[in-house]
Amino acid sequence: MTTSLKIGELAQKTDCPVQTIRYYEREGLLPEPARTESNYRLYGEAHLERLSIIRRCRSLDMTLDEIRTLLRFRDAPEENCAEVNILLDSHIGHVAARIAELKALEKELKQLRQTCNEVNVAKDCGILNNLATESAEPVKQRKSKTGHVRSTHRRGVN
Amino acid sequence: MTTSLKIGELAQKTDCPVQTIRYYEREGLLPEPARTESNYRLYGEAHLERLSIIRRCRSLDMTLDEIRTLLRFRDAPEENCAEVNILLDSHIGHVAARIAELKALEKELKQLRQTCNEVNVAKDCGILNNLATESAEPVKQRKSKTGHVRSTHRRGVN
DNA sequence: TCACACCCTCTAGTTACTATAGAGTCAAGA
DNA sequence: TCTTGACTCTATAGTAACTAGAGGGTGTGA
Repeated sequence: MTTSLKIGELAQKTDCPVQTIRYYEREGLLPEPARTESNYRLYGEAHLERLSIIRRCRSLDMTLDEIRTLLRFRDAPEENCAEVNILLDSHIGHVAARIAELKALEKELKQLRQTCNEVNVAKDCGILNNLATESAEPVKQRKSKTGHVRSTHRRGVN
Repeated sequence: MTTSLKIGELAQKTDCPVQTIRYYEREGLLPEPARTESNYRLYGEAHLERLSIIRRCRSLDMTLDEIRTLLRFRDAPEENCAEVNILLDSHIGHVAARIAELKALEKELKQLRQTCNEVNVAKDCGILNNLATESAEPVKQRKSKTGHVRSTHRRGVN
């Protein structure tokens, strides 16, 4: 007797929202499950395992494309896994680079913050004035060389 | 005699793509400029300065919403600037938190990477197996408490 | 029988752009 | 004068990885 989960149960077991499961299915990361007579999705062990891997990889901040690549290797057990190592190394590189970038950013922001320590009217605020004057000379844009490493802001929280 | 720039010239001076300038206008960050008879946008000093500030703030990884707030203070010079300080402090907090998060991530990824040092067939790859087995127990999702700090991947580069 | 939690599909919104398509404008060179 | 090419205009769609909603069907306990 194999387990058989409805989407809500699978969602609970994997700590993954129901809509996200359906989204992964549309994206081809999860195979289409069986359906009940009333068209409800019915998942088995394999789905549970696969979704758990996806969620773990996401918690490691991999893109869905990277995860797709990893899963392809899982689905082809006789293939050489060198590419897996390369993928992971490159991902680690991106994370490390992003850390360096953010540290530089933090330093710059703290310096800027220093320029207004008391509360002023806006026209005397060191921060605002600094932003205006430093930008008088053309801003050499820091273009992220970090690859696919996203930036500082994340949605959904706060 | 005031300077008068076409959009391409402004783009060059601020290292900002033409479409992005038009986008900032639509978003209300840049005021609508005058137009020539043939409907070309004509920018003055004030636009140049304002766009430079926007680009500098973006290079400091602020969101457009945060920048909107800052600009509101610039436009109201008699207001108290306390909120500016709060905004910057909170932004610095987000950056710092994101750095901590990424460091933990880096450690975890390096540990995972260790599990496959030679090249194998995929079914013996420590990384792939690790991802599968660790995920057998329900993954406690690391939910970012970082606020609006975005994640590891950034588009446009690689 | 009814309320309520669950499931279904489809569509649109999020951020900060980027990339087209299709059309008009302008200045220099043949 | 004509044409070529670089520039400009608007409007629309695409990006990543979801998230939220509308508008409907299903299943179960009281």
